[in-house]
Amino acid sequence: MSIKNIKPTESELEILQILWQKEYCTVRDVHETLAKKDAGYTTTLKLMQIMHEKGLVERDTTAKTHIYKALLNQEKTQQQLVNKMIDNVFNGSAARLVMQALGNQSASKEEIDLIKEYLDKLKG
Amino acid sequence: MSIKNIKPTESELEILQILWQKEYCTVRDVHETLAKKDAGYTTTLKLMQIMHEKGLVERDTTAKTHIYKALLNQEKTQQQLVNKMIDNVFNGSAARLVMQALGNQSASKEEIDLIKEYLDKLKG
DNA sequence: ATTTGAATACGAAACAATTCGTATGTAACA
DNA sequence: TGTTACATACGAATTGTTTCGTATTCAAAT
Repeated sequence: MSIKNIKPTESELEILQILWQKEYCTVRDVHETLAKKDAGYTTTLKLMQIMHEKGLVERDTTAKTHIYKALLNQEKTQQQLVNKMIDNVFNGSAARLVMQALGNQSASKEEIDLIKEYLDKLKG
Repeated sequence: MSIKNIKPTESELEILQILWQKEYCTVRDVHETLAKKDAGYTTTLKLMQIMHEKGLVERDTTAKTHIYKALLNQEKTQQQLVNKMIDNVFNGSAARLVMQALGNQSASKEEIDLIKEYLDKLKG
């Protein structure tokens, strides 16, 4: 099973998130959108160039301004990272991760309902 | 709110897990337990020394063989890492992380039951 | 045509994480 | 006593990530 075991760095993940939301992006798009605005433009550029070298993104260079697009699948990447965290931080227990996630402020009532629904579907 | 915003590296997390399970450890204990056995003993030693410098662990050096103990709280650390992941990888949605976690092989039937119980308690 | 603004390419510095070799200390035992 | 076994300390090489300065190119506006 040769599933690509890719491990984007944090900066790369930030960029990937933007690319996942807005499929096609210029470097400037990404740079403006980035939360971390403390870094200069060429930093973002360089990061995206490296991501291209690594095969994390593809780009269209026909025009002067290049257009980037993520090559990693969002769900697969998320799955991989979650699995790693379960393993790495929760000793292999998905349940513990879930409870930890639910016990925090990000989990609203609506979200909890969503999850209950989902669980019922899983069970049925 | 000056909650220590500590970010253990991966190697450090591996070591912390061991320290959390077996409260007091020598370097050798940790080294033998480590999954990654490909690294030499002095590597583990050095890592733990650095963790000590960073304040991640404390140690008793009265005897020749030092005894280490985690200083970070397990739950808090887990919480922090989960929050970061929700933010960083799931665009702030705890629910999505949970579903991703439940959709993978690590989530057994028993675990799912556990979670349902937990949800019911949360709701009630 | 020239200037200006925005884009890419590239090299390199700054930093951080990981790894290990070697020196050195110490206790126990032959 | 001196040899062995195992412990720590420490420096340094290696590798990876992030950051940015500078050079160059190109197109549009003057």
